[in-house]
Amino acid sequence: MARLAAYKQHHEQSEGACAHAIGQSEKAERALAQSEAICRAHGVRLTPIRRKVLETLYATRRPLGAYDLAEALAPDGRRLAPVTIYRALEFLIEQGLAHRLASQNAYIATFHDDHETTAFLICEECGDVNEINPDALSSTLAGLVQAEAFRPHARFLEITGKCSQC
Amino acid sequence: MARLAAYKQHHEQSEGACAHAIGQSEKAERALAQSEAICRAHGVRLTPIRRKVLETLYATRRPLGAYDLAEALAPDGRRLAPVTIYRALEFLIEQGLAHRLASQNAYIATFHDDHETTAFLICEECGDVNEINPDALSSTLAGLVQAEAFRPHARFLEITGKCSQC
DNA sequence: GGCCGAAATGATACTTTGTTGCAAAAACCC
DNA sequence: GGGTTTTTGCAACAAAGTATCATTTCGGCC
Ligand SMILES: [Mn+2]
Ligand SMILES: [Mn+2]
Ligand SMILES: [Zn+2]
Ligand SMILES: [Zn+2]
Repeated sequence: MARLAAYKQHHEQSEGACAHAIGQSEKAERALAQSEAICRAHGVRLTPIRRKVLETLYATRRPLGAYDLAEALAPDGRRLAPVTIYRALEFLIEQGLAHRLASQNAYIATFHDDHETTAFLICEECGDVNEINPDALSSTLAGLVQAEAFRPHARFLEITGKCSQC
Repeated sequence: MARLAAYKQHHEQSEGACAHAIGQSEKAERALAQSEAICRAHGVRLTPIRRKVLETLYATRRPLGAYDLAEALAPDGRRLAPVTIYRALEFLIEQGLAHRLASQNAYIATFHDDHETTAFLICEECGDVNEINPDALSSTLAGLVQAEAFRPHARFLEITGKCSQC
């Protein structure tokens, strides 16, 4: 099953129009507004396609593959070509609005912004992803790369396992 | 260019039969001997295919894709099917003899064994990979996942950037 | 408003990476 | 040697990502 379909099914079964869904969608609204602001500040354009991809990532709150996104953005018919999705994702990642989860071949919206080191705890059971940005990890890592005279560019810190619920 | 071909070309040009190549191949010999011991201890078999894959990873000392390995293992003709390579890699990873670099879609031999937390510094310029197993990182990470009541399984800690040489 | 260069999107084909399912062979155990 | 488990072979397939070039849209400028 595609990731998005799997998520929708779970969500309908387990929650329906649950209370916290409203809180979540409000969160997503705020995040989107802030994303607009960030793009304005960076002098780049959050075009309709890019915005829709970001909206979908925020709404789902789970890692989605590029092809999942293509499907999600074309419920009627006429789906976007893969390259279009990849270009939007590249943009969002450059602007710090999304992350690539390399271990999952998937992408997820940024929920805590303005951190140089982000790690993800990925539940293998329920698919939930917990983005953490602890200062302790940042400083530990900074010390290590400095000791090796390594100049870091991108970081992929992903830990799979079971979350507290599972 | 395939990763293995690129590496070979670089290696021939920059070093030829250089002095430390002997030291490296001795290291690889020892690592292989130890791998045999580990498999015996685990009660699993380091079959010829698995051994050849591991040998190639040790000899190259760089991340190689599954298809690079298939090519490397069939210089004459008759290359192994992808699934055969993937099965060997799965085995080696299970036994802790190799790692998957998810951010590179590639695999690399384990050089420091018996560490629960391994991070890789991956140079985007020369392709060199530095495996580090610092206690500081292990304990920082252990604290974080414990705080989230997360039970970790696999860890993908990969940092791309420029190494001290580049 | 019309024009221009730059940025973004569309269309199409293609490459690379990884998987499924089942059959044959080899190793292990007794 | 016979039965079982493990490993490998084979073929087709699916998923993920990229290359190339044409077309459209946008932003600034006159
Ligand atoms: Mn919910
Ligand atoms: Mn050398
Ligand atoms: Zn879970
Ligand atoms: Zn380098």
